[in-house]
Amino acid sequence: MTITERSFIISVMRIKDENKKEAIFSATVRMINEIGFVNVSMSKIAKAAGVSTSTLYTYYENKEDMFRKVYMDVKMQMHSACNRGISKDETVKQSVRKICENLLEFMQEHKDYFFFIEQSSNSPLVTPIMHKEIEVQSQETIEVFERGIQEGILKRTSPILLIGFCFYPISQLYKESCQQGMLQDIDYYLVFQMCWDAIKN
Amino acid sequence: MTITERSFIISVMRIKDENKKEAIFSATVRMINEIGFVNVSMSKIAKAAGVSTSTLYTYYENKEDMFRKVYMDVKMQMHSACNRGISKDETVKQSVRKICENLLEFMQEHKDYFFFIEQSSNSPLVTPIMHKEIEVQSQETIEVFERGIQEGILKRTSPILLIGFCFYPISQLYKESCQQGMLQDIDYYLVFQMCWDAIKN
DNA sequence: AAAAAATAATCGAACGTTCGTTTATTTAAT
DNA sequence: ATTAAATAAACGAACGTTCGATTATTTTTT
Repeated sequence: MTITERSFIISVMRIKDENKKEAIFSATVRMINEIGFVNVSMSKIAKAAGVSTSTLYTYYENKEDMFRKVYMDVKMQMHSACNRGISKDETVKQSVRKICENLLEFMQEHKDYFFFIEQSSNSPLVTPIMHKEIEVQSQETIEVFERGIQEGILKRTSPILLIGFCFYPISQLYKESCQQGMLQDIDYYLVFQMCWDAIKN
Repeated sequence: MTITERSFIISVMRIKDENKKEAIFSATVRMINEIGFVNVSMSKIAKAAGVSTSTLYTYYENKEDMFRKVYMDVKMQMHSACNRGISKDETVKQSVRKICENLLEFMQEHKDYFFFIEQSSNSPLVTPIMHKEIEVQSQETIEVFERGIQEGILKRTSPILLIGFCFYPISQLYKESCQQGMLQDIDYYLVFQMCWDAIKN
Protein backbone atom coordinates (compact mmCIF):
# COMPACT_ATOMS: atom_id res chain seq x y z
CA MET A 1 0.00 0.00 0.00
CA THR A 2 1.53 3.32 -1.08
CA ILE A 3 1.13 6.62 0.72
CA THR A 4 -1.23 7.94 -1.97
CA GLU A 5 -3.46 4.88 -1.71
CA ARG A 6 -3.59 5.28 2.00
CA SER A 7 -4.47 8.99 1.60
CA PHE A 8 -7.73 8.04 -0.03
CA ILE A 9 -8.72 5.91 2.90
CA ILE A 10 -7.55 8.03 5.78
CA SER A 11 -7.36 11.60 4.66
CA VAL A 12 -5.76 13.90 7.19
CA MET A 13 -4.39 11.56 9.84
CA ARG A 14 -0.77 11.57 10.70
CA ILE A 15 0.52 8.16 9.63
CA LYS A 16 2.18 5.74 11.98
CA ASP A 17 5.90 5.52 11.51
CA GLU A 18 6.47 2.05 10.09
CA ASN A 19 10.12 2.15 11.13
CA LYS A 20 8.93 2.71 14.66
CA LYS A 21 6.50 -0.18 14.49
CA GLU A 22 9.24 -2.41 13.15
CA ALA A 23 11.60 -1.19 15.88
CA ILE A 24 9.08 -2.11 18.57
CA PHE A 25 8.40 -5.47 16.96
CA SER A 26 12.03 -6.51 16.72
CA ALA A 27 12.90 -5.09 20.12
CA THR A 28 10.18 -7.28 21.62
CA VAL A 29 11.59 -10.37 19.95
CA ARG A 30 15.14 -9.46 20.89
CA MET A 31 14.43 -8.69 24.53
CA ILE A 32 12.42 -11.84 25.08
CA ASN A 33 15.31 -13.85 23.71
CA GLU A 34 17.88 -12.00 25.79
CA ILE A 35 16.24 -11.72 29.21
CA GLY A 36 13.19 -13.99 28.93
CA PHE A 37 9.56 -13.46 29.79
CA VAL A 38 10.26 -13.39 33.52
CA ASN A 39 12.33 -10.24 33.33
CA VAL A 40 10.86 -8.39 30.38
CA SER A 41 8.82 -5.21 30.74
CA MET A 42 7.23 -2.54 28.58
CA SER A 43 9.83 0.03 29.55
CA LYS A 44 12.73 -2.28 28.73
CA ILE A 45 11.27 -3.01 25.32
CA ALA A 46 10.63 0.68 24.68
CA LYS A 47 14.19 1.54 25.63
CA ALA A 48 15.53 -1.22 23.37
CA ALA A 49 13.38 0.11 20.53
CA GLY A 50 14.55 3.67 21.12
CA VAL A 51 11.01 4.82 21.77
CA SER A 52 8.99 6.24 24.61
CA THR A 53 7.11 3.70 26.70
CA SER A 54 3.82 5.40 25.98
CA THR A 55 4.40 5.04 22.25
CA LEU A 56 3.93 1.30 22.64
CA TYR A 57 0.32 2.04 23.48
CA THR A 58 -0.38 3.67 20.12
CA TYR A 59 0.51 0.38 18.47
CA TYR A 60 -0.80 -2.09 21.01
CA GLU A 61 -3.64 -2.01 23.52
CA ASN A 62 -1.58 -3.34 26.40
CA LYS A 63 1.20 -5.72 27.31
CA GLU A 64 -0.70 -8.92 26.64
CA ASP A 65 -2.05 -7.61 23.36
CA MET A 66 1.47 -6.70 22.33
CA PHE A 67 2.98 -10.10 23.02
CA ARG A 68 0.06 -11.86 21.37
CA LYS A 69 0.22 -9.80 18.20
CA VAL A 70 3.98 -10.03 17.91
CA TYR A 71 3.75 -13.79 18.42
CA MET A 72 1.05 -14.18 15.79
CA ASP A 73 3.02 -12.02 13.38
CA VAL A 74 6.18 -14.09 13.75
CA LYS A 75 4.26 -17.35 13.61
CA MET A 76 2.46 -16.35 10.43
CA GLN A 77 5.74 -15.40 8.81
CA MET A 78 7.12 -18.81 9.63
CA HIS A 79 4.16 -20.70 8.25
CA SER A 80 4.06 -18.77 5.00
CA ALA A 81 7.81 -19.36 4.68
CA CYS A 82 7.20 -23.10 5.02
CA ASN A 83 4.64 -23.08 2.20
CA ARG A 84 6.91 -21.23 -0.20
CA GLY A 85 7.26 -22.76 -3.65
CA ILE A 86 4.94 -25.69 -3.03
CA SER A 87 3.18 -26.89 -6.17
CA LYS A 88 0.64 -29.62 -6.84
CA ASP A 89 2.64 -30.65 -9.88
CA GLU A 90 5.43 -32.16 -7.83
CA THR A 91 5.23 -35.44 -5.94
CA VAL A 92 4.18 -35.52 -2.29
CA LYS A 93 7.67 -36.56 -1.31
CA GLN A 94 9.13 -33.58 -3.14
CA SER A 95 6.67 -31.23 -1.45
CA VAL A 96 7.31 -32.66 2.00
CA ARG A 97 11.03 -32.37 1.44
CA LYS A 98 10.61 -28.75 0.33
CA ILE A 99 8.49 -27.91 3.37
CA CYS A 100 11.16 -29.39 5.65
CA GLU A 101 13.88 -27.45 3.87
CA ASN A 102 11.82 -24.26 4.05
CA LEU A 103 11.42 -24.74 7.79
CA LEU A 104 15.11 -25.33 8.27
CA GLU A 105 15.98 -22.33 6.12
CA PHE A 106 13.59 -20.11 8.06
CA MET A 107 15.09 -21.20 11.37
CA GLN A 108 18.60 -20.52 10.14
CA GLU A 109 17.79 -17.12 8.62
CA HIS A 110 15.53 -15.99 11.44
CA LYS A 111 17.12 -17.60 14.42
CA ASP A 112 15.72 -14.86 16.66
CA TYR A 113 12.16 -15.39 15.38
CA PHE A 114 12.50 -19.10 15.87
CA PHE A 115 13.73 -18.86 19.44
CA PHE A 116 11.05 -16.31 20.22
CA ILE A 117 8.40 -18.73 18.98
CA GLU A 118 9.86 -21.56 21.01
CA GLN A 119 9.69 -19.45 24.12
CA SER A 120 6.21 -18.06 23.50
CA SER A 121 4.27 -20.96 22.09
CA ASN A 122 3.84 -22.75 25.41
CA SER A 123 2.80 -19.69 27.37
CA PRO A 124 -0.80 -19.34 28.53
CA LEU A 125 -0.71 -16.03 26.64
CA VAL A 126 -1.32 -18.07 23.52
CA THR A 127 -5.00 -18.96 23.58
CA PRO A 128 -6.81 -21.85 21.88
CA ILE A 129 -8.34 -19.32 19.48
CA MET A 130 -4.87 -18.31 18.37
CA HIS A 131 -3.97 -21.95 17.81
CA LYS A 132 -6.99 -22.27 15.54
CA GLU A 133 -5.96 -19.22 13.54
CA ILE A 134 -2.49 -20.66 13.09
CA GLU A 135 -3.94 -23.95 11.85
CA VAL A 136 -5.94 -22.07 9.23
CA GLN A 137 -2.76 -20.34 8.07
CA SER A 138 -1.01 -23.67 7.57
CA GLN A 139 -3.82 -25.07 5.42
CA GLU A 140 -1.56 -25.30 2.38
CA THR A 141 0.86 -27.53 4.24
CA ILE A 142 -1.97 -29.69 5.55
CA GLU A 143 -3.25 -30.23 2.01
CA VAL A 144 0.10 -31.68 0.92
CA PHE A 145 -0.07 -34.31 3.62
CA GLU A 146 -3.74 -35.00 2.91
CA ARG A 147 -2.82 -35.66 -0.71
CA GLY A 148 -0.14 -38.07 0.47
CA ILE A 149 -2.69 -40.01 2.49
CA GLN A 150 -5.14 -40.15 -0.43
CA GLU A 151 -2.41 -41.43 -2.72
CA GLY A 152 -1.62 -44.16 -0.20
CA ILE A 153 1.97 -42.95 0.15
CA LEU A 154 1.65 -41.70 3.71
CA LYS A 155 0.28 -43.45 6.79
CA ARG A 156 -3.48 -43.27 7.11
CA THR A 157 -3.85 -40.90 10.07
CA SER A 158 -4.39 -37.24 10.93
CA PRO A 159 -2.28 -34.89 8.75
CA ILE A 160 -1.47 -32.94 11.91
CA LEU A 161 0.21 -36.05 13.30
CA LEU A 162 2.26 -36.49 10.14
CA ILE A 163 3.29 -32.83 10.11
CA GLY A 164 4.30 -33.12 13.74
CA PHE A 165 6.74 -35.87 12.90
CA CYS A 166 8.47 -33.57 10.44
CA PHE A 167 8.34 -30.21 12.23
CA TYR A 168 9.14 -31.16 15.80
CA PRO A 169 12.23 -33.29 15.31
CA ILE A 170 13.71 -30.78 12.90
CA SER A 171 13.05 -27.72 15.03
CA GLN A 172 14.07 -29.37 18.28
CA LEU A 173 17.25 -30.74 16.82
CA TYR A 174 18.14 -27.39 15.33
CA LYS A 175 17.57 -25.84 18.73
CA GLU A 176 19.77 -28.35 20.49
CA SER A 177 22.51 -27.96 17.94
CA CYS A 178 22.48 -24.19 18.49
CA GLN A 179 22.54 -24.53 22.26
CA GLN A 180 25.49 -26.89 22.14
CA GLY A 181 27.28 -25.13 19.30
CA MET A 182 27.55 -28.29 17.21
CA LEU A 183 25.49 -27.12 14.28
CA GLN A 184 27.86 -28.66 11.77
CA ASP A 185 27.55 -32.16 13.21
CA ILE A 186 23.92 -32.69 12.27
CA ASP A 187 23.30 -34.52 9.03
CA TYR A 188 20.09 -32.95 7.81
CA TYR A 189 19.87 -35.32 4.88
CA LEU A 190 19.60 -38.15 7.40
CA VAL A 191 17.10 -36.17 9.45
CA PHE A 192 14.80 -35.79 6.46
CA GLN A 193 15.19 -39.49 5.74
CA MET A 194 14.07 -40.22 9.30
CA CYS A 195 11.08 -37.90 8.97
CA TRP A 196 10.06 -39.63 5.79
CA ASP A 197 10.52 -43.10 7.26
CA ALA A 198 8.25 -42.08 10.13
CA ILE A 199 5.37 -40.90 8.00
CA LYS A 200 5.57 -43.05 4.87
CA ASN A 201 3.48 -46.16 4.49
CA MET B 1 14.17 -40.36 56.72
CA THR B 2 13.14 -40.36 60.37
CA ILE B 3 13.67 -37.50 62.80
CA THR B 4 16.42 -39.39 64.63
CA GLU B 5 18.27 -40.12 61.40
CA ARG B 6 18.05 -36.50 60.44
CA SER B 7 19.40 -35.43 63.83
CA PHE B 8 22.67 -37.13 63.05
CA ILE B 9 23.11 -35.23 59.82
CA ILE B 10 21.91 -31.77 60.72
CA SER B 11 22.52 -31.20 64.36
CA VAL B 12 21.52 -27.74 65.51
CA MET B 13 19.55 -26.30 62.64
CA ARG B 14 15.87 -26.01 62.80
CA ILE B 15 14.54 -28.33 60.13
CA LYS B 16 12.90 -26.74 57.17
CA ASP B 17 9.26 -27.58 56.91
CA GLU B 18 9.13 -30.04 54.02
CA ASN B 19 5.45 -29.37 53.52
CA LYS B 20 6.32 -25.72 53.06
CA LYS B 21 9.07 -26.49 50.59
CA GLU B 22 6.68 -28.70 48.67
CA ALA B 23 4.01 -25.99 48.79
CA ILE B 24 6.40 -23.44 47.31
CA PHE B 25 7.58 -25.89 44.68
CA SER B 26 4.12 -26.81 43.47
CA ALA B 27 2.84 -23.26 43.71
CA THR B 28 5.65 -22.21 41.39
CA VAL B 29 4.73 -24.85 38.86
CA ARG B 30 1.03 -24.07 39.16
CA MET B 31 1.35 -20.31 38.84
CA ILE B 32 3.64 -20.50 35.83
CA ASN B 33 1.10 -22.73 34.14
CA GLU B 34 -1.82 -20.50 35.05
CA ILE B 35 -0.52 -17.00 34.39
CA GLY B 36 2.78 -17.57 32.57
CA PHE B 37 6.26 -16.20 33.08
CA VAL B 38 5.24 -12.73 31.95
CA ASN B 39 2.87 -12.22 34.84
CA VAL B 40 4.39 -14.28 37.60
CA SER B 41 6.04 -12.76 40.67
CA MET B 42 7.51 -13.83 43.97
CA SER B 43 4.57 -12.40 45.90
CA LYS B 44 2.02 -14.21 43.74
CA ILE B 45 3.82 -17.51 44.21
CA ALA B 46 4.10 -16.94 47.95
CA LYS B 47 0.41 -16.18 48.19
CA ALA B 48 -0.43 -19.29 46.17
CA ALA B 49 1.78 -21.36 48.48
CA GLY B 50 0.20 -19.84 51.59
CA VAL B 51 3.53 -18.55 52.77
CA SER B 52 5.18 -15.22 53.42
CA THR B 53 7.15 -13.80 50.52
CA SER B 54 10.28 -13.66 52.61
CA THR B 55 10.04 -17.38 53.33
CA LEU B 56 10.83 -18.04 49.68
CA TYR B 57 14.27 -16.63 50.38
CA THR B 58 15.12 -19.25 53.00
CA TYR B 59 14.67 -21.90 50.33
CA TYR B 60 16.05 -20.06 47.33
CA GLU B 61 18.66 -17.34 46.88
CA ASN B 62 16.53 -15.21 44.60
CA LYS B 63 13.94 -15.34 41.84
CA GLU B 64 16.23 -16.72 39.15
CA ASP B 65 17.69 -19.31 41.49
CA MET B 66 14.19 -20.41 42.40
CA PHE B 67 12.99 -20.91 38.83
CA ARG B 68 16.21 -22.67 37.90
CA LYS B 69 16.09 -25.10 40.80
CA VAL B 70 12.41 -25.86 40.39
CA TYR B 71 12.99 -26.47 36.68
CA MET B 72 15.91 -28.79 37.32
CA ASP B 73 13.93 -30.65 39.95
CA VAL B 74 10.99 -31.27 37.64
CA LYS B 75 13.24 -32.15 34.72
CA MET B 76 15.17 -34.69 36.77
CA GLN B 77 11.95 -36.29 37.93
CA MET B 78 10.86 -36.68 34.33
CA HIS B 79 14.11 -38.24 33.19
CA SER B 80 14.25 -40.73 36.01
CA ALA B 81 10.62 -41.62 35.28
CA CYS B 82 11.58 -42.35 31.67
CA ASN B 83 14.32 -44.74 32.74
CA ARG B 84 12.05 -46.73 35.05
CA GLY B 85 12.12 -50.49 34.59
CA ILE B 86 14.68 -50.51 31.80
CA SER B 87 16.77 -53.68 31.75
CA LYS B 88 19.60 -54.87 29.55
CA ASP B 89 17.95 -58.28 29.33
CA GLU B 90 15.19 -57.05 27.06
CA THR B 91 15.58 -56.20 23.39
CA VAL B 92 16.37 -52.65 22.30
CA LYS B 93 12.92 -52.37 20.76
CA GLN B 94 11.30 -53.39 24.03
CA SER B 95 13.40 -50.84 25.93
CA VAL B 96 12.64 -48.05 23.49
CA ARG B 97 8.98 -48.87 23.66
CA LYS B 98 9.10 -48.83 27.46
CA ILE B 99 10.89 -45.47 27.48
CA CYS B 100 8.23 -44.01 25.20
CA GLU B 101 5.48 -45.41 27.38
CA ASN B 102 7.18 -44.08 30.50
CA LEU B 103 7.35 -40.63 28.95
CA LEU B 104 3.71 -40.73 27.97
CA GLU B 105 2.71 -41.98 31.40
CA PHE B 106 4.70 -39.23 33.09
CA MET B 107 3.06 -36.57 30.96
CA GLN B 108 -0.39 -37.91 31.71
CA GLU B 109 0.18 -38.27 35.44
CA HIS B 110 2.08 -35.02 35.84
CA LYS B 111 0.43 -32.82 33.27
CA ASP B 112 1.37 -29.76 35.31
CA TYR B 113 5.05 -30.73 35.45
CA PHE B 114 5.07 -31.41 31.76
CA PHE B 115 3.54 -28.07 30.81
CA PHE B 116 5.86 -26.29 33.19
CA ILE B 117 8.85 -27.90 31.47
CA GLU B 118 7.53 -26.97 28.06
CA GLN B 119 7.25 -23.37 29.14
CA SER B 120 10.58 -23.18 30.92
CA SER B 121 12.94 -25.13 28.74
CA ASN B 122 13.28 -22.45 26.08
CA SER B 123 13.83 -19.59 28.48
CA PRO B 124 17.26 -17.98 28.72
CA LEU B 125 17.00 -18.82 32.43
CA VAL B 126 18.06 -22.33 31.49
CA THR B 127 21.79 -22.17 30.90
CA PRO B 128 24.02 -24.45 28.79
CA ILE B 129 25.46 -25.83 32.03
CA MET B 130 22.01 -26.94 33.06
CA HIS B 131 21.53 -28.65 29.72
CA LYS B 132 24.74 -30.57 30.32
CA GLU B 133 23.55 -31.70 33.75
CA ILE B 134 20.31 -32.91 32.25
CA GLU B 135 22.18 -34.91 29.62
CA VAL B 136 24.17 -36.65 32.35
CA GLN B 137 20.92 -37.57 34.08
CA SER B 138 19.59 -39.22 30.94
CA GLN B 139 22.66 -41.41 30.49
CA GLU B 140 20.68 -44.60 31.02
CA THR B 141 18.36 -43.76 28.16
CA ILE B 142 21.29 -42.85 25.92
CA GLU B 143 22.86 -46.25 26.57
CA VAL B 144 19.79 -48.05 25.29
CA PHE B 145 20.00 -46.26 21.98
CA GLU B 146 23.78 -46.78 21.80
CA ARG B 147 23.20 -50.49 22.21
CA GLY B 148 20.70 -50.36 19.37
CA ILE B 149 23.27 -48.72 17.11
CA GLN B 150 25.92 -51.31 18.03
CA GLU B 151 23.51 -54.15 17.31
CA GLY B 152 22.81 -52.62 13.90
CA ILE B 153 19.12 -52.29 14.67
CA LEU B 154 19.03 -48.50 14.80
CA LYS B 155 20.34 -45.95 12.32
CA ARG B 156 24.06 -45.23 12.66
CA THR B 157 23.95 -41.68 14.05
CA SER B 158 24.04 -39.73 17.32
CA PRO B 159 21.87 -41.33 20.05
CA ILE B 160 20.64 -37.83 20.86
CA LEU B 161 19.18 -37.59 17.38
CA LEU B 162 17.43 -40.92 17.77
CA ILE B 163 16.05 -39.97 21.16
CA GLY B 164 14.80 -36.70 19.71
CA PHE B 165 12.72 -38.58 17.18
CA CYS B 166 10.96 -40.41 19.99
CA PHE B 167 10.61 -37.72 22.64
CA TYR B 168 9.64 -34.68 20.60
CA PRO B 169 6.84 -36.09 18.51
CA ILE B 170 5.29 -37.81 21.50
CA SER B 171 5.46 -34.82 23.81
CA GLN B 172 4.37 -32.31 21.19
CA LEU B 173 1.47 -34.44 20.12
CA TYR B 174 0.35 -34.97 23.67
CA LYS B 175 0.50 -31.21 24.15
CA GLU B 176 -1.57 -30.51 21.08
CA SER B 177 -4.11 -33.10 22.02
CA CYS B 178 -4.51 -31.46 25.43
CA GLN B 179 -4.83 -27.99 23.97
CA GLN B 180 -7.51 -29.09 21.55
CA GLY B 181 -9.25 -31.46 23.92
CA MET B 182 -9.03 -34.41 21.56
CA LEU B 183 -6.89 -36.65 23.71
CA GLN B 184 -8.89 -39.72 22.82
CA ASP B 185 -8.34 -39.33 19.09
CA ILE B 186 -4.62 -40.00 19.14
CA ASP B 187 -3.57 -43.55 18.41
CA TYR B 188 -0.45 -43.89 20.51
CA TYR B 189 0.24 -47.36 19.16
CA LEU B 190 0.61 -45.78 15.74
CA VAL B 191 2.72 -42.98 17.19
CA PHE B 192 5.18 -45.48 18.61
CA GLN B 193 5.23 -47.29 15.28
CA MET B 194 6.15 -43.99 13.60
CA CYS B 195 8.91 -43.35 16.13
CA TRP B 196 10.31 -46.78 15.52
CA ASP B 197 10.12 -46.44 11.74
CA ALA B 198 12.04 -43.18 12.02
CA ILE B 199 14.94 -44.58 14.00
CA LYS B 200 15.19 -48.23 12.88
CA ASN B 201 17.60 -49.27 10.18
C1' DA C 1 13.85 -34.53 83.54
C1' DA C 2 13.69 -29.75 83.33
C1' DA C 3 15.44 -25.37 82.12
C1' DA C 4 18.30 -22.50 79.48
C1' DA C 5 20.77 -21.29 75.55
C1' DA C 6 21.37 -21.52 70.70
C1' DT C 7 19.91 -21.56 66.12
C1' DA C 8 17.37 -20.91 62.08
C1' DA C 9 12.79 -20.96 60.05
C1' DT C 10 9.00 -17.74 59.55
C1' DC C 11 6.69 -13.59 58.83
C1' DG C 12 4.94 -8.72 58.48
C1' DA C 13 6.57 -4.49 57.46
C1' DA C 14 9.34 -1.66 54.96
C1' DC C 15 12.93 -0.48 51.43
C1' DG C 16 13.76 1.84 46.97
C1' DT C 17 12.75 0.65 42.35
C1' DT C 18 10.21 -0.50 38.57
C1' DC C 19 5.90 -1.90 36.88
C1' DG C 20 1.81 -1.09 33.41
C1' DT C 21 -1.03 2.42 32.18
C1' DT C 22 -3.15 7.18 31.76
C1' DT C 23 -3.09 12.06 31.05
C1' DA C 24 -1.68 16.33 29.25
C1' DT C 25 1.08 18.32 25.99
C1' DT C 26 3.95 18.79 21.98
C1' DT C 27 5.19 17.53 17.29
C1' DA C 28 4.40 16.52 12.65
C1' DA C 29 1.67 15.47 8.72
C1' DT C 30 -2.13 16.79 5.92
C1' DA D 1 -6.56 24.19 10.98
C1' DT D 2 -7.15 19.64 12.01
C1' DT D 3 -5.84 15.28 13.38
C1' DA D 4 -3.26 11.83 15.31
C1' DA D 5 1.31 10.23 16.40
C1' DA D 6 4.68 10.87 19.92
C1' DT D 7 6.27 11.75 24.31
C1' DA D 8 7.28 13.47 29.10
C1' DA D 9 5.36 13.40 33.29
C1' DA D 10 2.72 11.34 36.59
C1' DC D 11 -0.19 7.67 38.83
C1' DG D 12 -0.96 4.01 42.27
C1' DA D 13 0.25 -0.62 42.38
C1' DA D 14 3.34 -4.12 42.39
C1' DC D 15 7.99 -5.53 42.07
C1' DG D 16 12.24 -8.19 44.30
C1' DT D 17 14.59 -8.10 48.32
C1' DT D 18 16.03 -7.01 53.17
C1' DC D 19 15.32 -6.52 58.06
C1' DG D 20 14.02 -7.03 62.88
C1' DA D 21 11.08 -9.49 65.76
C1' DT D 22 9.01 -13.78 66.76
C1' DT D 23 8.41 -18.69 66.83
C1' DA D 24 9.71 -23.40 66.82
C1' DT D 25 13.06 -26.76 67.40
C1' DT D 26 17.32 -28.82 69.09
C1' DT D 27 21.46 -28.92 72.07
C1' DT D 28 23.52 -27.94 76.19
C1' DT D 29 23.48 -27.16 80.81
C1' DT D 30 21.54 -27.92 85.06
